Amino acid sequence: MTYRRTKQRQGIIEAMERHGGHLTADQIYALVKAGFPRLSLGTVYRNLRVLIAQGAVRELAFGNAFSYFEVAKEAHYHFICRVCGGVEDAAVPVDQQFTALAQRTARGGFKVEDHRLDFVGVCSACQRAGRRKGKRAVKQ
Amino acid sequence: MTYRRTKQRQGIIEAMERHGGHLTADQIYALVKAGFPRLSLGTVYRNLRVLIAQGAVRELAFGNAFSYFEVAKEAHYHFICRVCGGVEDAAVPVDQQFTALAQRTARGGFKVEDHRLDFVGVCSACQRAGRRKGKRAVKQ
DNA sequence: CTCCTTGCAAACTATTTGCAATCTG
DNA sequence: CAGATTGCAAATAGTTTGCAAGGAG
Repeated sequence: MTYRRTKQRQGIIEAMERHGGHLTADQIYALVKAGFPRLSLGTVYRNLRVLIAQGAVRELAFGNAFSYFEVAKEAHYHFICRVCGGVEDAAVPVDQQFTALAQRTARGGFKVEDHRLDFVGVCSACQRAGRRKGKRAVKQ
Repeated sequence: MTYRRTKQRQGIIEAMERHGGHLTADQIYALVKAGFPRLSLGTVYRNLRVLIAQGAVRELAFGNAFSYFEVAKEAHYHFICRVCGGVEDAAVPVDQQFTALAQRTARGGFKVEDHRLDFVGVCSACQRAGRRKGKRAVKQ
């Protein structure tokens, strides 16, 4: 399967790079649709899968019903707000030793390839907004 | 809201404790339905939410479309198979210092309460089964 | 008696997919 | 041209929810 360069796919990466940070599929859809009014959400999802397969994009799936997508750059960890489901990059340095350590302690032949460290808490906006804990995070 | 003790709710925790490990909602449904033929899946989900609110159960949601549920015991990390979506407990010791470290480096007033460390790779069964990578993990 | 809980079925939501038409290399 | 890609709409799949009936305290 040889991937082709289409304007939709191009528009999707550009929008993601221009915006930076973490975006949901339909935030990306909204951004790119500005330039391609006929764009469909299905196309966004299909392209995200392609871009992930190429290693250009990473999917961030936490407890919520939806995923965030980010342009793949250096490895890093994330803060996740358990109230609104929002994501922020963490400044905690990535320690690849973890992957090796886990491999050493792995039983039953599990092959460890990578690790993922998430910090769970409450973002400042949700702290200000008061304690609405327990609510299921929803895409906004 | 005062929670009541119903046989369904009782049956759900008992099934989870008896089985141990990580279970999907409809694995739990199947287990408990053996004793309560009229049980509905909706009741399982509602009770899982209650049990989570009580702190008796933890939800494990990774990249997949579904969640695993486990009885809440000591904190621990997980191995996640990126092929089948399966979960195993990791023997890597939990380091609560991480939460504190993240809090120190947090910008913008994020309140860090906890952390979660997942090791991603391929379980031995999927290694044996050959490379079916790229397939979206599916509940079995 | 109050109101939490259940079963059932319908509703939701994010994501995927079938298909015919349309581009790309 | 072959076949990758698109728009559109319908289909999935896990989970949630409305409602009337039943059960716990």
